Amino acid sequence: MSVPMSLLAMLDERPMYGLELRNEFEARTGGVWPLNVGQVYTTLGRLERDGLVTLIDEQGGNKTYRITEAGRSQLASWFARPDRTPAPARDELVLKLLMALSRPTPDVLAVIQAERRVHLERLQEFTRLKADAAGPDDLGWLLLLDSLIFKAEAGVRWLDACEARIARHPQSSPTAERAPASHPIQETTP
Amino acid sequence: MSVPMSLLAMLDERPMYGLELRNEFEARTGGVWPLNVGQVYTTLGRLERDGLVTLIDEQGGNKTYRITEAGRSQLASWFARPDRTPAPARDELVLKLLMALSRPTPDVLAVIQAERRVHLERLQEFTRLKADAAGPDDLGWLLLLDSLIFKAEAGVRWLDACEARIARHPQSSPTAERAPASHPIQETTP
DNA sequence: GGTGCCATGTAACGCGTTACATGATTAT
DNA sequence: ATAATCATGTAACGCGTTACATGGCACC
Repeated sequence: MSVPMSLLAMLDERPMYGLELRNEFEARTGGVWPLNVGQVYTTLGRLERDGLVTLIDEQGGNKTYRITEAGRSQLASWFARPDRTPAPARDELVLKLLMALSRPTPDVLAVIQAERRVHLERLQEFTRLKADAAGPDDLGWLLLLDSLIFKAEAGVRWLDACEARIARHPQSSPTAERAPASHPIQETTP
Repeated sequence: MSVPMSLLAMLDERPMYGLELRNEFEARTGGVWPLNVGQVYTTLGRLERDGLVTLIDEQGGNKTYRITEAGRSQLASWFARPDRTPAPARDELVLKLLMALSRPTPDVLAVIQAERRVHLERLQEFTRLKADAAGPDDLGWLLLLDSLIFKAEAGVRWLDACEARIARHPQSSPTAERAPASHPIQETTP
């Protein structure tokens, strides 16, 4: 959902064509989040099909699109409504650790160490990038770097917490004997 | 990639059938990450096609699967190799904020406020759940809650940082006179 | 006349979600 | 007998990625 709405947002500033949208997108994210052009075209196709965008073939060659009223409305609700998905997105690292928990003892700790190493490397890289970003001339780039740094930090702290918890845990192996695990969140059967 | 590997990990503990895998998965994640059964079947199909899993139709009815040697190898490399994708995953909230940056002034701040409200709500909910989780009888559940909490905290702190940066940014026209509103985060050291 | 870039696509696949369909077993 | 639950699937769609194909145009 991020890409379609981002395209819509950029088209709300001025009409653009496919490759232009791709370039703008990558420019705004400092190249951290590359976007395949192919996806831009298929996405534009869906947006046009849904009437959120309309083609204005000004000056041959470039197929320029303009946002529609319906598109502006969709965009507005994207900005207004925070992501209220019932559950936070599945996290591969967390799943890996949960799955490693029920295995012979050294596995979890090895996973933690390996992952922490990578997170620390990333943290260093992002911090360096932030230092290189001299003046506040590019606000978006700084915000993006902040986000990457905060996330990497949170990841490292979580891995540390995991290690600590596991260390002072009685014993970590028993899987099969677990109670059916009814936790307050549940409600998967509507 | 998370789901296939998680299924493989659970099958490495003992053979299971489709619905059993779904239930185990949801039990281990405390129901926070519901998993559609349909996806389990299609994923098992791909795993079997790729030779990572094999069907052992013990005792009719339930189609029980067992992991293969190739599967164990794949699984081992999943555990061993941290997620080294060149770029961290695209983040919808960050994109939304970057896109909001290039709009008439009140928009970005409104987005920040709305998103922070939701993050704080989640933070409270997770903290409550953690308090309710009495003894360390379910280590995985506690680790999962830690992760959710750390992430929510990081999100709130990032939103605060964004507000601060935007406030003291030159070309941020002063339509909205809101103080940076520092929101102290309760330290939930595990 | 190549070489390279701009610009637009298409195809195939994996993952994920929602919804619907079909039997079999169990409970009331 | 009916209803609920278990268990297995399928269909359609969106999003995302990788890879390949096609034309035009500029540069040397």
